[in-house]
Amino acid sequence: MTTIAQLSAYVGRPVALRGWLYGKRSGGKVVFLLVRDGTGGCQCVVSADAGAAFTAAQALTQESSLHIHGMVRADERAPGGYELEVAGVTPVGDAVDYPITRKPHGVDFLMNHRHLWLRTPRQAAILRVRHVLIQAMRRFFDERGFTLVDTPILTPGAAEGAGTLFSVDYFEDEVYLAQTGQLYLESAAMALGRVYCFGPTFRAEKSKTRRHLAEFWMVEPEIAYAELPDLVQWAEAFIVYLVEAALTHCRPELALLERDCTRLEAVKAPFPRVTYSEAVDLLHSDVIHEELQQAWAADRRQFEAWRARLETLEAERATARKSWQQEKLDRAIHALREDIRTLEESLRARPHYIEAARNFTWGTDLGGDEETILSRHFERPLVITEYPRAVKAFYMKPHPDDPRLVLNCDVLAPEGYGEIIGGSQREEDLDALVSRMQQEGMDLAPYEWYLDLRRYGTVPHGGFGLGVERTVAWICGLRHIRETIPFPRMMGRMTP
RNA sequence: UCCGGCGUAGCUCAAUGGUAGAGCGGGUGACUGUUAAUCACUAGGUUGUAGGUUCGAGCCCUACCGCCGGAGCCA
Repeated sequence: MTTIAQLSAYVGRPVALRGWLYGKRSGGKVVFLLVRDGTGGCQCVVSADAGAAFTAAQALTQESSLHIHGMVRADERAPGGYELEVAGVTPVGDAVDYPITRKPHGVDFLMNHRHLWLRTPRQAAILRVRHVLIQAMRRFFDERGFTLVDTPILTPGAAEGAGTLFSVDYFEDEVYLAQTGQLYLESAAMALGRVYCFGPTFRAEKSKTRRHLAEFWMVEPEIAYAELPDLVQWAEAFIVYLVEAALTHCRPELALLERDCTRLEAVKAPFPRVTYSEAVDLLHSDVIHEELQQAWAADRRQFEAWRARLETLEAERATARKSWQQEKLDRAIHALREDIRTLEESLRARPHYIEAARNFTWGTDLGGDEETILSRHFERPLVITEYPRAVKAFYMKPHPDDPRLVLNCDVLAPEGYGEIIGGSQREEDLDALVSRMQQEGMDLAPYEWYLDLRRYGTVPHGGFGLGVERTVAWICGLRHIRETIPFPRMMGRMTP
């Protein structure tokens, strides 16, 4: 048995394939079967002189499974350059009225058929990139002396902020699905030095945006004897490693996804770094203001250009004779209308957007808009450190020179993909940690075990978490995070 | 929770308040190399639901339901 990926090595020789029919075209005395087998796609040519195979080929429907054999040959007319001259084809499982056609579908329809949508080349490519990236994440830590430590999914309480957790009935007690493994990892780091966890995490936030999932995967390293500058270096090296892995192993997939790889090739250490306070100054600066004004003007020109283009297309549509021309124009018009609507909405909000940057007040958390402005300014992954203590979690270590700040670091992906890493140096001093928790009104009892880490041989340490799906979305250049995970769990969607 | 957009054939979408349409997909047929093939014919509808305005509603108004994505929150 041969796979489609290997075909180029079998030119002029007979092979047998097993797969599925994803498309079919026919001339009078010839049928073209488009077969995929998980490794790639191949055009299989069945001519009328193939006898029984020709009749069988004519009867095959989209997404039926089959065995097929014949001679491999190189042909310029074949997509991919190679095709199979079929000698025989045997149906395995039939497929009647397969719902996903080779024409465009809406999001809702595709999400309801996610179990079948995965079969399309684009979705399969994304899953392969996800696999390669997850492999790279594990290898990065494995090769650097980290030990994988699995942290519990059922946990008694919130690590940072309540109200965003899913509750579960646990033998008549209320417990929660974990939103981080961090506190447990800190324990493990005191045992093993360098550790990481990799697993699903759950957030009950009522967010319906292209960046949010209710269930997503996170990889979290935790490192003993590490301080903030060490963490930033680790985060930087990690991201560079992931991008390299994608560029090395996923070129065909990225090409299929039409990803602009030059943007990824520019991802090299060191990343631009700013402190939170510098970021706020930047938001207030004339440089940024000017950039935003120019972007606004450019978008307005784009808007006018698109409007003019739309009018041209509509005029062409009105006079188009052939139905295939009309169809083609309809698709172009539809896509353009959607782009125009999105841009129009963005333009409407623009004055407020620009003013919000200018009026951003020190002490509040950076919002999505501010993140986008900053990451567009640098056009590479951006490290922002030392946020106000008030907007961050209790376990973060305050800045030794300015107690209003904490020693944390976030990494923003470029191109508007948002925060992909959040991390910090942890408070390792028992008294400081206890008083901070008391200030926050926290009940210490459930955290006694966590405080023990500070009672017995405490050391400076820290770590961070990287969101797998946001990283996949960024590296693949996807518009929406829902395509980065096989079966997304989002607000209001549970099936399939 | 708030704001905005959408809901018409299996799918993607059209339709000045005036007889509900096209393409794809399905079916039948034609075509010896197709590239989301093409061409001809054909079947397919309670326009999300319930009210209201009107001589007349897919279109206007109200409420509800569903979907989309933006804010807040976050990776």
